[in-house]
Amino acid sequence: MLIGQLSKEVNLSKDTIRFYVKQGLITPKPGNSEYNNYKEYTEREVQQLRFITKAKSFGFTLKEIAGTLEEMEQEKANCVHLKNKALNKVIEIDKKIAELQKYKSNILKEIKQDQSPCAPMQPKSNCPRVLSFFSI
Amino acid sequence: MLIGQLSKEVNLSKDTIRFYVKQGLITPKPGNSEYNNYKEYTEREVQQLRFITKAKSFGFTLKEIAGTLEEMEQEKANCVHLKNKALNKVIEIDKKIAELQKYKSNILKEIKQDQSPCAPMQPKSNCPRVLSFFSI
DNA sequence: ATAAACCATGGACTATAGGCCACGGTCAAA
DNA sequence: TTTGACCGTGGCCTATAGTCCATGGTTTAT
Repeated sequence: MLIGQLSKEVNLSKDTIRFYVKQGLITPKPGNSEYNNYKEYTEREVQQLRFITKAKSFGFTLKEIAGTLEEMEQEKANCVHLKNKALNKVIEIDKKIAELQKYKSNILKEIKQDQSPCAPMQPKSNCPRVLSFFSI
Repeated sequence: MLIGQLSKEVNLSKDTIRFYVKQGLITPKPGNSEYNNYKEYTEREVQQLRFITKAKSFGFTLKEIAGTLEEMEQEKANCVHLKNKALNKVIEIDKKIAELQKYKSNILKEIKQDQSPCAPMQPKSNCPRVLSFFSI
């Protein structure tokens, strides 16, 4: 099938699919015509695009996904390998969460020190809390 | 002072400071020389750069920081306002954490279904778990 | 005077994941 | 045949936060 039909079938834009082709995530074969450069997309590409969508929903980057797809092509991938990749991604996610938690706790700590907000009429440039935030 | 001294004082690279100038986060005045375009950085810029570094450690983006700095210039900022900004950032962080948790739970759910890994010699292309992940 | 350090500016580059546009040829339907 | 949809390609753009490089003039120290 051509890209338009594929786009409808997997619910991705043609531009997105072309982007994946350019990034090497999928590698469709040329069609049979000697008059045009149209690519022929098969059920293989459908499956791969379904895989990409699913992996993205797990938080994998396109680069990571491309790596896995290549391993599948070379028949290197198996359950244990995929599982390890997934567990590594979980570890990575936990790190990101920890970083975000640190941001959050920094903010909350700063807010907690703000026990007595300025009176509404306090001159703003002299507000001790604002100045404190400015590290002055 | 000139940018080299400022760079040392606030422990940021000259390129970073120039970048902030270009982005409009800080607005140093021109120096007094009629022979060059050197900018004059004062204690005001030192304070602002300290603020930027601090706000970044809370997870604020440069754009958000620029907004706050501008409000300080216009004397619009006060404790309540800053506090609300901080609380909004906390809410935003919580959303990001929730998204990451969703990724994580999706992965763990998928792994949990993988109760019986393929035997090491299982033909890889037929491994039911891999095929399942491929949404086949 | 000379060389090195300094300053400023502009532009390209990195990473990520697309989206948009122009252009030109092909294909299908009217 | 004509028109419109389709396809492919290349390049530019978005957002973010810098980093690097080239260029050219200024300042400082020898």
